[in-house]
Amino acid sequence: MTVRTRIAPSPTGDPHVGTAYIALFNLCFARQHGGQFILRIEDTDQARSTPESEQAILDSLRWLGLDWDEGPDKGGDFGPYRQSERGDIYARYAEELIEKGHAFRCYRTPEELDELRVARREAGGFAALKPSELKLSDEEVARREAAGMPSVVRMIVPEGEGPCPVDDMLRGTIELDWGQVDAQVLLKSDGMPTYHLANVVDDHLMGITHVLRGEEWINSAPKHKLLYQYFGWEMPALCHLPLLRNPDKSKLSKRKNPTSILYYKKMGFLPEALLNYLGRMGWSMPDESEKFSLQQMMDSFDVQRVSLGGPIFDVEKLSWLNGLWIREDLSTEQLADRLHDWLLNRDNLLTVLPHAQTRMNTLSDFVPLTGFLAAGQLPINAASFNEVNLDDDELKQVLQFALWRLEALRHWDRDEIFGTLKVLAGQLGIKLKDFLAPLFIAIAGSTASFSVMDSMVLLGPDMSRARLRHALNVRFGELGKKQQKKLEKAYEALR
RNA sequence: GUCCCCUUCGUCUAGAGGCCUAGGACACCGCCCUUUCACGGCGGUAACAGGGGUUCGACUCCCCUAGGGGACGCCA
Repeated sequence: MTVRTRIAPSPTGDPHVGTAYIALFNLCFARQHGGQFILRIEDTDQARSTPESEQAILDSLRWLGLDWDEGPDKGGDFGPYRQSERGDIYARYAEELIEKGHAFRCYRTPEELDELRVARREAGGFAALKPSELKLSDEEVARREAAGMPSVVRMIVPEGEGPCPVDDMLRGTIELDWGQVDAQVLLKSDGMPTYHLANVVDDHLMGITHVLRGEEWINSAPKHKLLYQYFGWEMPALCHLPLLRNPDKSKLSKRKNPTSILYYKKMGFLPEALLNYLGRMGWSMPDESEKFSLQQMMDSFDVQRVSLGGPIFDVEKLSWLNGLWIREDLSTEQLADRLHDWLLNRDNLLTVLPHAQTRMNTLSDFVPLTGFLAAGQLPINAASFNEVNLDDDELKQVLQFALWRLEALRHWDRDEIFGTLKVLAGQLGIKLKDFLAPLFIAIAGSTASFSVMDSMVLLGPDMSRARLRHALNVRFGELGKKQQKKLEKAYEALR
């Protein structure tokens, strides 16, 4: 048996806890059956997959204590996609499908596609675009080809409706309908494969027998099944795991919750505890124990014990569990070492000290000066913002709008953060100094601190956002729907 | 809108037809321990979404309804 986890780096490069969650279950499943666990990082979207974002994920998984048999740094082939000398394999497989009559070249423009989709939706029923609708006359194809217009390769799918059964290890047979399966793009106009093609080809080439992936993939299973049929390959067994949720039950997202593994590391969670907690999401030990190590989990893993309801990621329980690990599993000496590695390691000091040194008269100034960087959540309250030179409406806008702007930021660096905030201050017509004051308090707990931009870079995106959210909450409480709407409207009006 | 998945305390879960007066954990509340705060110990509040079947018997099986989530991209 060979099990794989396929990992796509996030656009911002932050390793997502959901990734570790899936990897954990794959690893345990493989071990339950004495199989291989392959880790594969691939993303055919060049914007996401950078050496840095890939490395960040690998480091995070290692930090958590997850290990793999084959993949990055293991000397193995961890994904045909990554083999540049084989970079054209997908084009070849796509070509094979065209020759067999299972795929076709499509010259439709994005505008045409939009129109077709709108028409489809208005017609009601299934929204999937079928090959017949996308096909152009031979003359038109020839014309567009001659004109050098971009094209993609799309797969041919059944035109009508009808049942398409898909087997799931936990859910039994799921009956999907061909009517909802569209003529999926397999090869993009830049020649890169989409997930669907890459996924099927890679899994086959690597001899994958079982795939445990997130529930969000259920609906594309028919496409994958069809591709396996077209190629004449055996399809791996599928298992769709429930999705981690925000407290409001939506799919875990950074807009509503910190999702970066780095954040939890910065918050001072132990890797054992975080992994343990992830293992409790949708799964339980046969004896129902709460605290267990990765080894224990692997030893008693049984995929049938996965429960299907989407679990809410509850930081409070994670905290309790982390405390349990600190109290019960570490000697004082070990705790000292952990703390030292976490806070006082040389790298950390060297990044923080440049900002502190000019402001220090004695060594003892260090902790008060930089304590906010190490603190998880700041002990601020509504009164902390009293000396700010803004009225409540402005204050609310500054905090909320800054949070929204920062959420949209692609690269978390000083210049981008500063640029974004400066533009926002200008749009709001607030002097930069007054604008920044509440951010200082939210981020550092006081206006007397070093640059907020530097602080935010040091804290990282998730921690910075969490602090802004905390500030809003502490000052204004939970905003009602009406207030939220009003704010959103004002925010929209800015541009 | 269409399709799919899901549904046990606020949250994570146990439960594979009688063991269920539904168990454990977090959170919350109370008591004890304690110079304080934690930790720890003891106790408490709190759930089978609703309605129909099947069955001698349903939290467990089937159907319907409702609710939640996901998917409908040249993103994964």
